[in-house]
Amino acid sequence: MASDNSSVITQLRKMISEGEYRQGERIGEVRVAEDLGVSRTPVRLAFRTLEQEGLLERTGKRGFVVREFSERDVQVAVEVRGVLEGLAARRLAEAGLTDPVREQLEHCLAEGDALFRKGYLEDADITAWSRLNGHFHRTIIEATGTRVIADAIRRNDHLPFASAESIIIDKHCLDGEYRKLFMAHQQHWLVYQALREGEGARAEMLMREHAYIGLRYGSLFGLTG
Amino acid sequence: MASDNSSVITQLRKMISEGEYRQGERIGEVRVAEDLGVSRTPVRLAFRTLEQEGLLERTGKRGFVVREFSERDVQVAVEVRGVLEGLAARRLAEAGLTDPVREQLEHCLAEGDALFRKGYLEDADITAWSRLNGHFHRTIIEATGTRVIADAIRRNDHLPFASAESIIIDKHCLDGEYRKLFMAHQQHWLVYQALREGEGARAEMLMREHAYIGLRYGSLFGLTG
DNA sequence: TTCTGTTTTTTTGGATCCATAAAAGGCATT
DNA sequence: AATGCCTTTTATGGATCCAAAAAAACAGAA
Repeated sequence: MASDNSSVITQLRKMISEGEYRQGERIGEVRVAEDLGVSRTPVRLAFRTLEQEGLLERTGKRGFVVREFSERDVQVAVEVRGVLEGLAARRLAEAGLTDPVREQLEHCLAEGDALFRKGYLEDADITAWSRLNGHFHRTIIEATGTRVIADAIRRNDHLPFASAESIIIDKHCLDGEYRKLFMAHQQHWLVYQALREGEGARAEMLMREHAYIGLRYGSLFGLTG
Repeated sequence: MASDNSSVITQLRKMISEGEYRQGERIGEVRVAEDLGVSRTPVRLAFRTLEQEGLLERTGKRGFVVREFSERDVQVAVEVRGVLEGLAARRLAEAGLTDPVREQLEHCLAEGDALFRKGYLEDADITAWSRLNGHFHRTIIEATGTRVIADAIRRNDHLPFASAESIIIDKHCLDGEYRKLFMAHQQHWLVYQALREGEGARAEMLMREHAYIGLRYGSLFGLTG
């Protein structure tokens, strides 16, 4: 097991996402400590972290409950990601792409083109795409030269997107994995073009729209951990 | 002293904002515990909270340092607030104002009108304005029917805006307290009108612009605590 | 039966203890 | 004098202990 309490945090996140501790359920230090086989101390620390992440909330004077997320919460969380990434894109477009940033984005796009060329995706391709996708987004966010936006996105992304999938995807998703990912890839191209041309407003708008399709892969962006 | 460790958190935030622990400085549990006259336990808990808030960050394997904020960080933090409140305003405009929300906004505006009528502001008036301002913003954010946006704003607002003031205000501020607050009040009117007319895009844009002037009073919005 | 006041239990917050890992400091050798 | 190794110190993570407060259980009276 890891030396600090990060493994407790990770496990708790997972258990909450997977519904092992149900939404709205009161969650006690002792029980969790027993479940995970550790003492109360790392659990207490983890509770503070999870509280800030928004997965737990204090109930009255004492104790925590697993936070409940409505369908609207998830919808808004997606839009929050959209406006934050849109902000990053606009700033980047207005500041102008540096050569290394441009090269990284072009690398992602070229690799993506190669991936979709054969007309279908295998599992390994989807994994590869996830990595490329994460790299593309991270490049833009980090190129803003500040951690503020990345932090805001990361904190927002701790919402239980596992359940988000079941809520959103069933309704809005397109008719196939390939088509969906290919559309995301095409959106990346549009964003890149706008960035390249210094069209800040357009880059922002495109990123905001892109967030909706990106939801499905929120946890794969590499930002959340 | 308070029963839980919230007072430790509050004091630490304050000490960091005020530069008692300098940016980039390594911060140890023992020393802080001694400084505050408590044991290490509440300090350890507070460190986790402050870490999530972005005021502290881990250094290597062990310990925390006070996070450093650049001028750009503060600038971007303001814009983050702007896009988040803009998102709230757009959603609200598109969903339509309910009567109680409309009444609360109109109350803030009427009270504000009264405040500015006499052409100058006393200290008590500024206090009153801060309350009205916070109420106006909170009304819009809470009217979205989800805590997601409010949470994102609150977390973002834990940046040390105390130093933010010294960075931003000296450069961009208008030529007087009265004029600045009056302009903010007028912006509230514009936002209200856009909300009332269901003009989502305009409401969003106005809120984003409003964030720049709102920075000075970030900690008075009542969202930060 | 229901409301209320009391007692018991549970659970959290804070303090302390211990083990361990990182950092610091000293010493020897080249 | 500089570098590498070893010892000492220090700080953190985890476990346990204790006190206090909240919740729950219980008993008695209207």
